[in-house]
Amino acid sequence: MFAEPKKYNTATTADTQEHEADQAESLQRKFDQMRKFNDSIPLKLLKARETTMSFFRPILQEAGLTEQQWRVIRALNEYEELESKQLAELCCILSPSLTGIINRLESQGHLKRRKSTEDQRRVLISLTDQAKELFKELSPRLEGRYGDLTNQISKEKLQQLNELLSEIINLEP
Amino acid sequence: MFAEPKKYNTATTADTQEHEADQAESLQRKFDQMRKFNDSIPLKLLKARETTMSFFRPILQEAGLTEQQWRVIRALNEYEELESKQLAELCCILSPSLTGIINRLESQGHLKRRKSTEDQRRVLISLTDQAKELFKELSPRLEGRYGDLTNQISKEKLQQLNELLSEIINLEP
DNA sequence: AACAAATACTTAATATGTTAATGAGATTTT
DNA sequence: AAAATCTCATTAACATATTAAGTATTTGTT
Repeated sequence: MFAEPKKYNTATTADTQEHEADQAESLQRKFDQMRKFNDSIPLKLLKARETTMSFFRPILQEAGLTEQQWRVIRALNEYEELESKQLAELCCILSPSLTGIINRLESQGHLKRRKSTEDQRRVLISLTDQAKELFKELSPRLEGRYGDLTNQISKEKLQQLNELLSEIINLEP
Repeated sequence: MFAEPKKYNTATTADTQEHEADQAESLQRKFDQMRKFNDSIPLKLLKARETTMSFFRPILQEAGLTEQQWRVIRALNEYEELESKQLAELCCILSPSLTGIINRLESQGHLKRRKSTEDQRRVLISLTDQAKELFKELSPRLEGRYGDLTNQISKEKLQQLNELLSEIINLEP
């Protein structure tokens, strides 16, 4: 990390007047109770994801693929053909982003799009043989790295983590 | 979610020839053992983060701030003055992105930048009074939402999650 | 002191994230 | 059936993510 900073802001400029000592003590107590910047679950989720992705980035970069592009290829390899909307939900990518990702993957010859015959609004997407080959090349290496990652954590903890994340994912604001 | 898709791709076009039944059985077994798309830790971390952020987005959007801008303000409120590099590491934002974020926050009057006197390369960043006021307005509402989030999970699970995430963050690829 | 190497930040180029608006096609309502 | 409504995908506009390259400043070497 980096050297610990020196000063704090207790954000209490509108406090009532007290004796200086009491005020300082009060502010100190308030500060200790305050949730610290690094105690944020969303931030820790972000950092944890960052660490995990660092295991795979080099391989994907070498293959000329982005994280998101690989996520799309991976999903299509499993589900054969998907609507754009399904793909977006599976991959956790918003529709406007997905449109661009699909365009680029299509122009690289990695996937095909066709319109649904029943509902002309829907777009059906599937991998080309070229992309299936690419998947077979990359998948073992990436699975190996996934193993390197998960082997550093006990099976129990890994399952705990999976369950806790599922619980969070299913919360509703 | 959405209706479960129908077909699967077992990605084994290069297999040796077998009796059809045996082959189908073999592929089925292989498929069952295969790690599924949704079993990915990085993806679940992404989705979990997405769920948690949905608690706060409306408030931030109403205030005209992005997630990243709020992260920067929050860090600066706690550490008073930080170098760009420290801010980047704390907030998990890469330097090139941070440059733009700082530019926009500065032009909105939310923060000040000055060059370090000892090391002219370093940029020191701090909040304006305006931003400190903004923080005091938003912070309670956001903390309230944070409470709504964490109250749906037991304290034990919450601590477990924090520990597991810390463990992951400290892994090295 | 002069030079190479390292550091902090910025710029550039491309891809994606995010919200709002649009357009085309299906559904519902009257 | 025509109008209003809804849905899916795309476009638009801006912010951020990512990698590479560039600039200025500092540090290390000789």
